[in-house]
Amino acid sequence: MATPYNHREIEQKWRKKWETDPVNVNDGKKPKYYCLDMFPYPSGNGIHVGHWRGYVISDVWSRYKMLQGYYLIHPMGWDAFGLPAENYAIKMGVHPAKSTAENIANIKRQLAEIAAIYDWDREVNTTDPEFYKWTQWIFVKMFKEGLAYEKEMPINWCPSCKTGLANEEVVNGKCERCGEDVTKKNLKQWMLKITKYAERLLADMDQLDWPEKVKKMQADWIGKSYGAEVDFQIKDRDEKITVYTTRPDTLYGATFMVLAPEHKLASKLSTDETKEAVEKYIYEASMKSNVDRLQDKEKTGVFTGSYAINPLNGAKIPIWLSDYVLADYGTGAIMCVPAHDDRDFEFATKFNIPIIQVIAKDGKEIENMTEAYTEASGIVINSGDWNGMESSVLKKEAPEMIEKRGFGKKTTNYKLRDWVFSRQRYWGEPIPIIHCDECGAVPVPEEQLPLLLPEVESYQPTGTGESPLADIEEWVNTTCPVCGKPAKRETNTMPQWAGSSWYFLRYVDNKNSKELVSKENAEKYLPVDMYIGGVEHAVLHLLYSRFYTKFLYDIGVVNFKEPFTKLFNQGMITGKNGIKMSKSKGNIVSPDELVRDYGCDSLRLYELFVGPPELDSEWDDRGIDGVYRFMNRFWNLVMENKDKNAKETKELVKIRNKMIYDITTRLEAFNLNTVVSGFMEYNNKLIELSKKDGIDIKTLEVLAILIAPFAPHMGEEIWQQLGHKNSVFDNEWPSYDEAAMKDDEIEIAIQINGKTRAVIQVAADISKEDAIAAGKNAVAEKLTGTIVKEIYVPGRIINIVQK
RNA sequence: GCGGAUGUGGCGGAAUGGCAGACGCAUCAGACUCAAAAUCUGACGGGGGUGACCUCGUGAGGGUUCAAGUCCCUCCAUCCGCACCA
Repeated sequence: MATPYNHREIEQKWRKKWETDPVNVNDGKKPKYYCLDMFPYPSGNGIHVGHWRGYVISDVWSRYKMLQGYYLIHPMGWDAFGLPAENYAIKMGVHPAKSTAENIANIKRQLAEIAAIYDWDREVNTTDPEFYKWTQWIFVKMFKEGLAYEKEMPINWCPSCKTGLANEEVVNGKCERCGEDVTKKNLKQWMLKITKYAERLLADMDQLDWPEKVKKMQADWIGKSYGAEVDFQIKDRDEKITVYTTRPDTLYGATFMVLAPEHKLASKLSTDETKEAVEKYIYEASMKSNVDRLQDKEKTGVFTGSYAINPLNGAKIPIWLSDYVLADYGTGAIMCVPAHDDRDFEFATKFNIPIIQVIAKDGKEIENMTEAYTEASGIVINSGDWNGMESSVLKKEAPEMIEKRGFGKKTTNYKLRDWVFSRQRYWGEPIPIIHCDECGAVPVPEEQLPLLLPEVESYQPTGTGESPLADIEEWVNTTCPVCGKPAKRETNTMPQWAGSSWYFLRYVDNKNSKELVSKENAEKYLPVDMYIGGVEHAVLHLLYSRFYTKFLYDIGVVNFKEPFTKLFNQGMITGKNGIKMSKSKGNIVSPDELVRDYGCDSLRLYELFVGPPELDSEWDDRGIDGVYRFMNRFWNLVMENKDKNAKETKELVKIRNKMIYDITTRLEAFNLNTVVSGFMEYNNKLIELSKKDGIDIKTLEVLAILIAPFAPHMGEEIWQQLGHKNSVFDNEWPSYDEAAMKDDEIEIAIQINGKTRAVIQVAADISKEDAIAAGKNAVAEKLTGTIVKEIYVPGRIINIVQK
């Protein structure tokens, strides 16, 4: 009887061996492959089987690439600044630096259980001054390029986290982090001009091998639209209001105008009669939170008492205020065409404003409009010299026509807003700026970076709009680097996304004290070839990273414009009934016991086997028994055959080649769950075969190499048991020979009218005529009608159609 | 409201338009065992038939095709994203 498979002994043995004898070696000749995991923030909860999945997927892919002859960049690090780490520290009542270090140690221990082939020499930590020196350096560069600027304005404010937030961090009016309703707060903020890159962020997505879903989410977030800005003269005043519209073709149908309550002309437009109502409306709008404003189903508004003149026909149209118009998009003012816009229609109906139809489907005017006609196709009517045109054509031509007539211009708009970059929190990179009364905002000189985050007694957020750093007088008070006079430091810190926006660059040169990354290493090892992580960062981290990379390209730090060539989003592992694993739900499955009882390799295989990697999967502990049984049968197959010296029969050659083909194509297609089932299938077939002739050594060797990326310990052990001294990863991924895969005999299903009636065995090279004849013969007694058609699909099916 | 994904046995899931349910879990039966566990063998969508077989069946309803889980149309359900962006 062969030695039973002892996962504990075997896995420990190889763990030790890999430590002293790494298998991923850079000989300077191999091409590089950079496979990256989204780095974790060091949560106090550690990692569960859901986190495992992503790491296993990337490790399998990495090891596969290694076997294909690449030198692997497969690093790991810590996204340790920011709200999650700080909130955890506050909850536990310890300093974030301490809790972060502890959590990192714990997760590092857990990660070791995955046996991923991380290169820990490349480790980075965003809270390490040698790292955030460069996070600050990038900010200084952006400041110098005019991309970082200060602005006072009402921003998104989370009352629970007590800090300002970026637009991207507000989800359905709630804080992305804690779920609290986001309010507005007027604060002087550092902003990053990501909008300058809107067009490039949109256009360069073409090159990316990313899931369409993520590309679309980014495109929608950037939100490009084409249209025109149109100037409306205010009646009896020497002022104009500019509106933005994507439907200039409907200009003749504008029957009113709406300004955002925050519009700079809003209160100036009121008359003696309307003044009180207008002021009240503006005040009430300013008090509403995002959530309130979103939840208001019914339109509200107030008439200012003033009128605008339609530049096309001189029509007098009332100017209203309403909070359904956003102050910070377009010009904060719109022309309203109730006949052709749902929102304007609703507003006009409520406030009895006339509706003029200017586009008619099939040229016919609608008698009593009950809803807006919003399609941009139809014949233009009621529109002076535009009458009779096709509206879709006019829509395209109108901006230029308006521009030529001198009351507006063709324009493009984006939904993307600049990035609110200041956080009123302690646990982040200090923004390296000094405020001087004489010189204004001055960056900390580059040679003085890093600007260290000072030790502080009370790191809790203050909620006043100031960061806890503001209390440290000896830190705040400094001198101006330009004029030398007393000056004050900026006390806000950077958002948690600052470090993660560029960390992937640092892995390839993490000890460089002179540069963010050397040109040489950047060219040799970057960009990232494969990036694996959850979809939750689609418009956060992934957008910010692209922005940073483009900026660093522009200032010559890197020579590529996109950081992540290929992206894969793994699905989430959930608890029973698709409920997200969380501590509060009490449904977290820890990998620790599973590794102990079944071994790392079994858990790795099961993580893949649960379901398609891109879809969410429900975790069921019982399923792991199946892969564990497979592992044992697989092991026994090898052990029972390794010393038999079985002959390499034609059948074995065939099955070996088919196996290589199937595993490789499924792996290439990222169908990792079917790779595992493929191993099971071939294992079952080989067990059958081994009962007859035994399995030849070559096939057993191929088994060891194929399984190695998935179950690395077992791959190594089998390779050694087969008598080899080197690592299984010193091999090349096996190739297959299509000719050797061919069967001599094939099965063909014989159908009558599409229903299978028999299955016959024929020679693989049978002619069409012979095949059909054999097929008919097999179902002769059922061929009772007149045959009208015979379909022959070589190697698959014969369908005889009879009446 | 708009956009996307998903829907297949008791369960997780397989199927370049070509024999639906691979592979695995659970269950049942048998072998081994004093017994149990482990392991091995077999059965395992519904209905019918002693039987070789017949018949229905991939969320619902239509359609295209010799042939549809797969393509087209109309719905339904679940999940996700966006949401007054003019």
